[in-house]
Amino acid sequence: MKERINVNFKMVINNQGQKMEIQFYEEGTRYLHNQKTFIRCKEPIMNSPDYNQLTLICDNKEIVVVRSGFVKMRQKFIENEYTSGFFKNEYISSEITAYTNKYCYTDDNIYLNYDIILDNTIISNYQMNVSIQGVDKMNKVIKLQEDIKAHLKDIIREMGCEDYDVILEEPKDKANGDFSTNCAMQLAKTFRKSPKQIAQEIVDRFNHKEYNVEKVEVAGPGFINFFIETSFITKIINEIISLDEEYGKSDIGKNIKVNVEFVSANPTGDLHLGHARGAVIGDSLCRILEKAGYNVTREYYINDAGKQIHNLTLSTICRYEELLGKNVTMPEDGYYGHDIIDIAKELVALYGDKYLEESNERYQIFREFAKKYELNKIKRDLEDFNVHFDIWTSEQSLYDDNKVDEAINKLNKTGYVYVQDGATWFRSTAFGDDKDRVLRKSDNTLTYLTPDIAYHIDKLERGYDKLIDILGADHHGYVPRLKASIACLSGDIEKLEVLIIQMVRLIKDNQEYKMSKRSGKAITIRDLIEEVGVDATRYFFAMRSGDSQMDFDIDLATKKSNENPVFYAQYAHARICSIMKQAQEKKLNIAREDIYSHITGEKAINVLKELIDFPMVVAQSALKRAPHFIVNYINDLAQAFHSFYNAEKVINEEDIEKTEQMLAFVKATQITLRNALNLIGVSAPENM
RNA sequence: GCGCCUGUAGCUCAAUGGAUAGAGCAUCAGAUUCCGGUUCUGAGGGUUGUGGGUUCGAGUCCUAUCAGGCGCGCCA
Repeated sequence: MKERINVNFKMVINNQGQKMEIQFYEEGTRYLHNQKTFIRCKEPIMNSPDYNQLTLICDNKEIVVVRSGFVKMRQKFIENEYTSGFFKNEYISSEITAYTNKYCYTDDNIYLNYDIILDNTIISNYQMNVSIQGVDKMNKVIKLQEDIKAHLKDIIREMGCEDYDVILEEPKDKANGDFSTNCAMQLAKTFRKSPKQIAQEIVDRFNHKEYNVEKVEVAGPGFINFFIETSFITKIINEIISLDEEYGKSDIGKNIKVNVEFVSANPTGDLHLGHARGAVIGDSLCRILEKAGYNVTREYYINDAGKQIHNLTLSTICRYEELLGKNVTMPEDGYYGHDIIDIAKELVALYGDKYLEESNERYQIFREFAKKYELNKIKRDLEDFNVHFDIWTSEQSLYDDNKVDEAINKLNKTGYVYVQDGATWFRSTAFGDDKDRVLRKSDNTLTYLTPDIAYHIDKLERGYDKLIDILGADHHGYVPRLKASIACLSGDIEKLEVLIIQMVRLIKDNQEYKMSKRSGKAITIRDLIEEVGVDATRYFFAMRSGDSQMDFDIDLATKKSNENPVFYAQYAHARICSIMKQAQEKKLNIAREDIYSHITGEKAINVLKELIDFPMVVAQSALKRAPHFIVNYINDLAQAFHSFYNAEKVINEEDIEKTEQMLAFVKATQITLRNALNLIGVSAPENM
């Protein structure tokens, strides 16, 4: 299994563009799509001429970067165009994408040396340290894999190749072993022998016993496949039962402080489908990050100071007057939802016809009332949707605390602010945006961007190492200007990471159902909770990558909700509960042993192999910001269990010893399944 | 026109540069009636939108092109 690590670097170029400095640092970031410059890597062939040479083109000058030392990651620089205005006298923030083995993490540092060469002379030398810790503590089998790798490396060294780093993969098809390596194929050129011959030589030298390997085989064009002793695999059972709710944890996040902002819908109406998707992905991601050892804060930004709230107030006033018999016309940009009428009804009940005449007091009171009403509804809906926030930040409070003015002042000091046509502009093009942005309009009001900059500065000042914003695809054009402001003010563009969630199309009666503000007809999160159910809805949204737009067929979701795969997974859990209950009635114990000698069936071992993977799947899911990995895992685990359940009986009163071992195995499955479901906020019911 | 996302089985979607591209639903054929109705086993179904390139090896990386979605405001 390979993991992509993005390694970022900064570059300083002087006026002549002759001398440069590169400063490397590592960070597990997502691909930055709005970066104009990016560098990609490939896995080069061993011993090829350009194996140790990386080429970077900068201001039309070709710079060769020669790497030496530890060969863990290999990369080839391919430079893309970038905005010259931004990079001269500024820094380039860019990334190298490096591929490493899934299980390569150890407590050792990985380091890379770089010589920076310009016009055939070495300008300088840089070393980069990458240290990722904690994964090898995940469980014993993962640790074993580490040991096997080290052993293989020793063997290859004995055979005459120093410094070759073995990659151990986990084959998709379990028939190809528990682990496999392609090293013989890669070493073919070095040794001038056929891959199969090399593979056989390695296999002959391999110490089976010490590494709990039952069988090693050479397969296909030269893969070496390793099969672990099943007795060793059963060690995981006791480990899981001991860890219980903790199983799946790792410290891959190194306790980094992460702030995740999601949903953040205007308090002007109900949350709809798109918000539900954002809520599920955001909340699930937070749970996953926490499990992977990040220090997570969930935050909701309330846009309660802008024009939308103004429109909400005007709509409320209209409905109020309408209820009291006045002939009214709703404002053009008004809200037409039924909830506005409900608000008006409450106002009528509260004040009668006291506010029939226009007044500033009426505006203020109605505004506050409507805002509070809508916000409370959102909070309630999210709570019922199993989504919780740690912090609710109000836009208005940023004004009240003077944070917005402070932000403008800070931007002003950087020199990237200018006045034109009576408006105040931010020179965001200097930081990669495609046009400059207005901060203060000529009518002296602020744009949406300005308080949002203040908000992000505020978050950074609260001490987060990383900010993750989850936005809908309809706002993606907004990202470059926000990133530009962070780059300008903090100098560290990497601190802000934006995940874009693609749109959800609603399908009703086999065709697209357009939701409009005017008609007030939209499928709300409340509708989903009531008609589809929290678990099914959450599972459905968590199932799919946020990158692709999806269809939500409301008829299918409500009518045939049994087809939702969530029931398949939940049913597996309920079945286990049923077994445990029976066992309890029969006064059977759960065996606690290091090795479970009676668990030998193929189906049970398949389940165990799934259980072993869990901590690594969580870590992957966190690093890739991809909650749907967890759902795929749940599906695989449930399937493995159902298959086992059908083939083998757990409770057999004629063989108590075996039964009690089986119960331990089933218990471990239950714990893992429950923990996995919990990561996406889906319940693990005891019965269905 | 420019930018971002997507294009994989009839449908909805997976897939870490690796071995025969996988699941669910739907279709067909069997099994189970139990620890629990929604379970299990198998079959058919594919030129991964199209062309070119990199690579020992491409659904995945690059490039061109086609199609769908979204965004390109002194709106929020």
